[in-house]
Amino acid sequence: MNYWLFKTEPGCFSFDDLKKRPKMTEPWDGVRNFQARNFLRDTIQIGDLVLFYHSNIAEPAVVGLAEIVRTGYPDTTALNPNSEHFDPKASPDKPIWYMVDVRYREPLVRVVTLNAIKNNQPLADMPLVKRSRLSIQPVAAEEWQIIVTMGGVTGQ
DNA sequence: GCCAACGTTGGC
DNA sequence: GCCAACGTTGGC
Repeated sequence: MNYWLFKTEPGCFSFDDLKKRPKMTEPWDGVRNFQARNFLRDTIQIGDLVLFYHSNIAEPAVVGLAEIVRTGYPDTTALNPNSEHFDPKASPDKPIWYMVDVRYREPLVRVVTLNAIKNNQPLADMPLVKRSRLSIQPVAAEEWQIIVTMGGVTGQ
């Protein structure tokens, strides 16, 4: 079982939006970065747990927990000319881009801000701190434990 | 809204 | 296959 951090701009898709889904499951689409794609296509497994992170706002933060309910499959938005994520190089034979399905789990009691993460020495090596642009990142088990504890939940 | 970091593209 | 130009992300 692995842990991940997924970034999203809340103006585009927020943790509350995930909560509102009827079946509480949602395709995580639109990722257009090869390193993140490789995680989606090859590594992420059903049951893996996700830190849901809000970026590009005044106070970026981890706000809740989600879980993986379907492993990587072709991202249909890349094949749809009407989608803002359309990629003319993608085809059903060579989809290029992949997505996974996620399900809402629980909100943090207290959000864990990027600032708080930066100020916590054991978290200093997280890609979030070192390579902030990667939108799908692995999280070490120790890092997961520290962050959910800071957030006031068990993460179980 | 600015700009640094960095990933991608394309000419050579 | 190098690398300059360009586009995007995301913190501030």
